[in-house]
Amino acid sequence: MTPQLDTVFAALADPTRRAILAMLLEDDMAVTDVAEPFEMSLAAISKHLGVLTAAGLISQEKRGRVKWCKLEPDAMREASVWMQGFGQFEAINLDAFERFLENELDP
Amino acid sequence: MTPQLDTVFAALADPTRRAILAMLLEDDMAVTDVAEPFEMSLAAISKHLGVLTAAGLISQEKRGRVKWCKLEPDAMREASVWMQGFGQFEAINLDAFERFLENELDP
DNA sequence: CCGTTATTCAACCATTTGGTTGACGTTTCG
DNA sequence: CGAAACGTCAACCAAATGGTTGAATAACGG
Repeated sequence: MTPQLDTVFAALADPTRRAILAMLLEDDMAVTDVAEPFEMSLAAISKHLGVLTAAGLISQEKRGRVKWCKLEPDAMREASVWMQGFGQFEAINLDAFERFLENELDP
Repeated sequence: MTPQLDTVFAALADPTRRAILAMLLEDDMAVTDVAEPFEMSLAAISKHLGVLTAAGLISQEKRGRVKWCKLEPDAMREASVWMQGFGQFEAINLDAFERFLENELDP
């Protein structure tokens, strides 16, 4: 029903992928540089980046032989909104809350 | 490094489990009643509830022959905080947000 | 042109996940 | 007591996940 939430939460469930996202928070990076701190093959990191891209959490742009990875923080919004319904905003009408956010965040 | 985040996000990645959490937002429920709307065996739902319990997202208490499931919204906090680090809410119009909250919380 | 760097692809493997079924232990109730 | 309701357990299965290696593709640089 909301496959977007499926892929976003699944992507966030892996510690390697969360670490990658945290790295990209600092700056855009090439695939090789993303892989450097991990004790894991480059191919494995490439797969993780594919999962993050499929979830919309990052984007990848190839310039020359280097593929740059860029954080896409907006992709977390839907998931974050979903979660807010359970925390400090427990009493909120969730549908109204989502409508509010859409109005606020989408021009 | 943060196994809590692993289990919480993994638990949230399944649409059946998210639906269960949404149901429990309304009220505490017995396992059988949780299972009722799903086209799935009771055993499968029981497993899902086990995953949610392991993640700390719900608690289960047996009274008589009925096991009551209760939402534990605090468990989402760590994950929510982690996500806030990516700044997805920075574009919100805070004044409008306050007005929204007042309207929602004061009936 | 040739070697090197950057990245993915393909095949493979072990483990986990999400589901099934049937048997099993408890608690309630007529 | 005996039957029904509540829920889990165990064994099984198919598919997805996270990793490996080795070959393949593409772009630079001397």
